[in-house]
Amino acid sequence: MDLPVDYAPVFKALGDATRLKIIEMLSCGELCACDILESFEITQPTLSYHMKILIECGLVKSRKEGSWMRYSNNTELIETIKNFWNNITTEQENCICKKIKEDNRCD
Amino acid sequence: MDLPVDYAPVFKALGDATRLKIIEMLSCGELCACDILESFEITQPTLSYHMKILIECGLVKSRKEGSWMRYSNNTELIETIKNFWNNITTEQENCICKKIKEDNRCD
DNA sequence: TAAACACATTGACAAATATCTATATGGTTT
DNA sequence: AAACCATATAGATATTTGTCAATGTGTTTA
Repeated sequence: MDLPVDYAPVFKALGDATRLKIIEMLSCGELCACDILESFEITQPTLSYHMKILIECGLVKSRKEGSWMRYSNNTELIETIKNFWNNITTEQENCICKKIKEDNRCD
Repeated sequence: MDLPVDYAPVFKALGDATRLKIIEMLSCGELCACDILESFEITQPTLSYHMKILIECGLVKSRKEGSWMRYSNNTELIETIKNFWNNITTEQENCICKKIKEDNRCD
């Protein structure tokens, strides 16, 4: 019973090595920007840019605590993404391509 | 027992709406280029470009049959990707961020 | 063999992306 | 209030990306 999700921006966000590593780091729990920053050879504005992309696509949640930003993975979306991958490898009944195959010109 | 995979190019490939839809179409089975092409408002060279990216990152396999190209999803890589997502939501023992958290400056 | 077909490659180009420096904003500490 | 700290935003720029028209390559058919 997942809400409709636009997956392309999610995967696009993870198509960058820095952002992918951030998601992996956050899988262990909440981290603040300063600690994430220490793991990379990028400037603070660049990290801020990447965090914004991760938040906008829904993968990461943020909360402000004093002057620190705490980031964590959005586990609900991640569960939804798991379902996406289950559907990719499961034969579907109302598959788009079933219809295409009916009048397949290539046989 | 998955081989090491560079996931960033895989997710980057799926970060494009056209390529994402192609993977969804192929989840129902093998298709030829001409049938995929009919589902989009793009030219044949553009489709060829997208298929190349999907093949190079390992998501799609291709075989030549006469003058047709048959494309199908690489189910082995897709299984590996499922394992990736399982690891993302499972707390890890030897987590990178465990180490970071020990001397967390933000507390 | 010549024409037709399916797909790949090349070259060009506008748009998007990742990065930086400089600066702004907002909270904390002295 | 002033100085400081953590993070965000703005502006600039080199690189990458997605797309097309034109052309090349290999296969099938007339």
